[in-house]
Amino acid sequence: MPELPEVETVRRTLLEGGLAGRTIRRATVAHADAVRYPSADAFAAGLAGREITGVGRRGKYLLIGLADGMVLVAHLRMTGRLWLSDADAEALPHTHVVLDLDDGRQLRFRDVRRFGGFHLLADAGDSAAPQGLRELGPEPQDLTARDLASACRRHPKVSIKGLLLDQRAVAGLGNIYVDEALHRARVHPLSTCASLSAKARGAVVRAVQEVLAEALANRGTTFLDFRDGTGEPGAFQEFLRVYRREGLPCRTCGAPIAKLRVAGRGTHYCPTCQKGDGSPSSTARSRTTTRSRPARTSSASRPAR
DNA sequence: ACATATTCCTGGGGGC
DNA sequence: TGCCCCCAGGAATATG
Repeated sequence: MPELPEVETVRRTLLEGGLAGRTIRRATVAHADAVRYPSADAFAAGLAGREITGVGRRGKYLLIGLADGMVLVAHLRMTGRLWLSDADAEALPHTHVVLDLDDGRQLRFRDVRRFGGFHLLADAGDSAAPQGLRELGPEPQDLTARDLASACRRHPKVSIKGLLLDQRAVAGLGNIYVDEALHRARVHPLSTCASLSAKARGAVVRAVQEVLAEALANRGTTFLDFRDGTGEPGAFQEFLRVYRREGLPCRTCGAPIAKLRVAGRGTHYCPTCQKGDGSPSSTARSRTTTRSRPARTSSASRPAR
């Protein structure tokens, strides 16, 4: 599931692969649904002959800069992949868009579930930009405790998990990193925003920033689908503390990780570490057998099963 | 207006 | 072994 660290890894690997400076010779749309704006024909016509000037990112959106200020917006959603391929590489099924480049390579877009897709915009301010992009909240690295307090005041009854998943509150988080951040912050995913203390909000902001930085250092999380701009998987799945670990021991306290449904999403948490609703009494009481933590450089924790 | 549920889509896994 | 059903979830849309 490409979230911020995965999309940023794609961005970096596309740049490292030399995408910037290439000219698109031709765009082929095999499945018109993948082009959300404009029509598939106008999309192909608009890209043909145009130079790629850079690759940026906002939240989970990739922003491929083009000559004359045009922007190719890509969203990978669940299963989308965007990568640089040799033109003679095997054509994988579910490849919906192929851009032929002037160096003989191709930028390919593949998406089994077809949730992902492209918008081709005349410029960064084009009102045809996807609504989600126009309404995006701050980047997590810019998120402040003040921002989170303000969002919590606006949505007092929403669960903290629901708020963190809302791209208008903070950009780039998805199901994996919300669960991971709340475990690190020792906050129960069902806690309402109004119930969180200032201390808990601060812990959430720090945990979000920490987990995203570590995931990025590990080139993202791959279960099945995620691949970077060169086709390589990430490694952060080795370091997840709760996501998809139902029944396995908590890496902090040993209690079995539990799963429930919050904000419509499968939600993993430690019932022992995350009793807290953020109030000082509950965070104090949830302190347990905190063993010596693994040395935590920014790039690795400890791979464990 | 706000909060939650449904929808889209397909492959994989569980149950029988 | 095979088939059916359900599950996974980001963001748009529908419903309460």
